[in-house]
Order: sequence, then C-alpha cells, then structure tokens
Amino acid sequence: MDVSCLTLNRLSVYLRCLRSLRERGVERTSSQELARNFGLNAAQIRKDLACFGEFGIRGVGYDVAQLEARLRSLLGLDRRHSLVVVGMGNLGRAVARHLAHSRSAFDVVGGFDSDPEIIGLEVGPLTVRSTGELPGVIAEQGVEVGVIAVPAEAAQEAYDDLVAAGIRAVLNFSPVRLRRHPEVRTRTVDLRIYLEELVFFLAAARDDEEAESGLHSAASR
Amino acid sequence: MDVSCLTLNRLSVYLRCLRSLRERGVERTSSQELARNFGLNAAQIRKDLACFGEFGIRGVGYDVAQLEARLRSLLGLDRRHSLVVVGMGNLGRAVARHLAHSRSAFDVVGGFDSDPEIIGLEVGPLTVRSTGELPGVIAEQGVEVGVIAVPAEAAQEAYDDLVAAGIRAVLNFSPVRLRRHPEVRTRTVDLRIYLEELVFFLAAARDDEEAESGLHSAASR
DNA sequence: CCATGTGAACAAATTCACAGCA
DNA sequence: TGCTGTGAATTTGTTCACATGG
Repeated sequence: MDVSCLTLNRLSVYLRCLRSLRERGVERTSSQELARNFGLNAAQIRKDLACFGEFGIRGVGYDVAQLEARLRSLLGLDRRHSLVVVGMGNLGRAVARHLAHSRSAFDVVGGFDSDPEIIGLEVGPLTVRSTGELPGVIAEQGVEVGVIAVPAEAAQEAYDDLVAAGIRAVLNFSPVRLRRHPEVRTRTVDLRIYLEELVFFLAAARDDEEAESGLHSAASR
Repeated sequence: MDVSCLTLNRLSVYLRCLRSLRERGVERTSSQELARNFGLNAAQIRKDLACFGEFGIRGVGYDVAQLEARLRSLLGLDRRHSLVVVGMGNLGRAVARHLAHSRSAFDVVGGFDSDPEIIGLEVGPLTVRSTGELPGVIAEQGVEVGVIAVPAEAAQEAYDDLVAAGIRAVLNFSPVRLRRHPEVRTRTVDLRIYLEELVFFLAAARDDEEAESGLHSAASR
C-alpha cells in the first residue's frame, strides 16, 4: 500500500503524543484516549496505523512504549541521519543549533555559506564552510539530507548543487518553487505562508463580526 | 463560499510567482503559462481564483501587476500586522530578525523570554523583554499575531498567556498539540515533522532499489 | 479564436458503523 | 464486553472538458 504525506505526518504527531504519555507514566492507551487527550480523531488514528500493520489488542488498546518504539522504527528514527545546512544566515543557524542540541535522529555534519562574512563563524560545534566544500563533504560523509536556508535568489542554485553532489532529500525553507529533480525527495516549507494564512482568517473573522453587528460590509463576499 | 487552507496557501504561492514574473518584466500571463513555469496545475489556479471573483479576461489571460495587487489585498497583505515572538531562543531570534529585515507586512513589536540570560538581549531593533510584560504590550499595541518558539514544556502556558492577553492568532513552532481556544486562529508548524517525512521516503526508496536489484528485503511491505 | 470560468467526473481523505477478536 | 481493524458512506479536493464571452 501507498502511504500519503498526511498520514505520515500524523504518525510523527502520534509519536510525540505517545512519548508524552510514556513520560507521564501511562503504560496503556487506546485510540479514543489519544483522540480525547490530543484533539485527534480515533478512527483516523486506527486507519493511519493500519497502513503499517496491526499494533493493538482488540478490546484492550495499545501498549504505549511498544507502539512508540514501532512508530519510531517505521519512521526510520532509530537510525541516525546526517544532514547539511546550506545558507547559515539567521534561519540556517537556528536550524543547525536546534538540531545540534535537541537530541534528535539528525546529525548536522556541516554548515555552508557563500558570504565571506559568515564563512568561518562558529555555530555550536560547527564552523561555517564555503559552499565550494559542499560536494566533498556530501560525497565523503554520504550525507542524506540537505536543508536550504539561503535567500530566494540563491535557492535554485543551492538545490542544483546539492543534487549534483548526490544528496538524497532536500528540505527547502526558501519561498521559491524549485525546478525539481525527480530522483531527490524535495519538500518546501515557506514560513511566511503560515503567517499569511493566519491574517487572512483574521480579516475574514472581522468581516463576520461586522456583519453580525448589522454594519454594512463591502469587504465580505 | 468557504475557502480551504489549501487554496489559501496556494494563493500565497501564486503571489510569489506573479511577483517573480513582474520583476522579470512580464506584464501579462495565463493560467497555462503560470502552470508551465512554476510546476502548477492550470485548472487549479483558475478554480482557486474563482473563490474570490473574476480576475482575468477570457481569451487573453491575466494582467500580472493587477492580479498580484488583488491577491495581496485579498490576503490582507496591503495592511500591516503587528506580531510578538514568545521564546527568543535560536528559532525565535531567527524569526524576529528575518521578519525585521525582510520587508513583509509584519511588524515585530516585541520579543519575550522567561530566561534571565536572554532578557535584555538586543535582537535586531528589539530588546528582549520579560514574559511578564507580554499582556501589557499586546493590549496597548493591539497585537494581532503571536509566534510561539519556546521549548515544548512551556508551549501550552505561552499559548494560554497569549490568548488571555487578547491575541487574535497564533503560529506555534513547538512540537506539542495545544489545547486550543476556539476563538483564536491557531496554526502549528513542527519543523522536525518535515525532516521525519523526508527520511521515511528515503528508507522507502532504498527498499525499492533492493527489491529491483533482486535482493531479498524483509523491510518492504 | 482562445483562455477564462465552471459544472460534472474523478480521486483522495475523512468519518461512520460494525464485524471480529481478545 | 470493549476496542481494534476495516469496508462502506461521506466529505473534501483535484482534474477534466466545454460553454462563454472578450
């Protein structure tokens, strides 16, 4: 069976929920309990899990620690993954530092920039290197994932460089639609889009209030 | 009509595409041209726009500058929006700096933290203040949006504080499922989820290769 | 003519509702 | 009995295909 990104992202959420339950000493749970505690849908939890097998006991529920371990393994988080960050401005540095001192499954093995002002900077345990060194590092260390945190103008080039160097997956924080290489798993996350979404719905809510209060509102459609 | 988040997020994408075309001197375009240039679907562009009115001329296409302006206005980006950041660690600082010196529609009017080590720090044009000052700033300046960039343990409290202070919308970067207040527009973006998604599909791709090369693979389902 | 705007067809995702098993 | 796992029903989102009109 083919598993969708939506299902997969929810598995990550379930993993966090299970971890939180385990830390609170809960040993057994059910789809209903998870749904109630974390604002999820019980049927959806079961459907999502069903993509990967059977994890529970009918009439009983799920073993928290066991299900957590199974999900972690499914998502590949019981193995370590090396990662480079291209573009060590504000966002790149934040990502590098964050991953370095939260112990996640990801090892940041390099941070790269083309700005001479930034090359040489110490960021946590890392020294920022020149973009020219990128291919060597990726090839030698077999780096799997590249994070793009360069300005919009430089994003396509950074992406092409990563691909040429043999990267397997790319997480792109720049706001450009990349011309993609289909053999490389690519995901774009444009943070401003989320802010834009929020303020749109604020405006929509404001229109509703005006309408309810009986005012004429030319803005509502 | 009710507009979905997916449609709305695509409008943000279209806006970036139009801006890019305009900067390249293109004055007129069509849904097909947009689709071809940016890897989109022409019918979907038209459907998305149709939620808000008619923007094109049949047989001709769209005026780039005009459509850009209309979308910007629709999304509320022709007005300014004030924003506070709660949690001025790596990520919070990066967001604050980023919004401060990309000229977007968002004004960062405050950065807050509870750590005495961080309070008082200069971040761009901002001085980090104590979380205690949060309610005053939100009320006095009528702040619309709060960004949560605190560690997981502190996220629910930061959220409740923002809501109590009268915030209208929240962008949550912490990996917790918040107990939400329904009157506040809330959006969670967990960056690690995207990394987890990428490595899952890498593992899946690796399984496929093994299968193709005729090796026995117990991992594939 | 030609690209928009749109109803209708299709596909995907979610939710329901219950059979089946501990 | 009670919760899982799952087909079937429903809702939501996408794509097609064409009538419409500048």
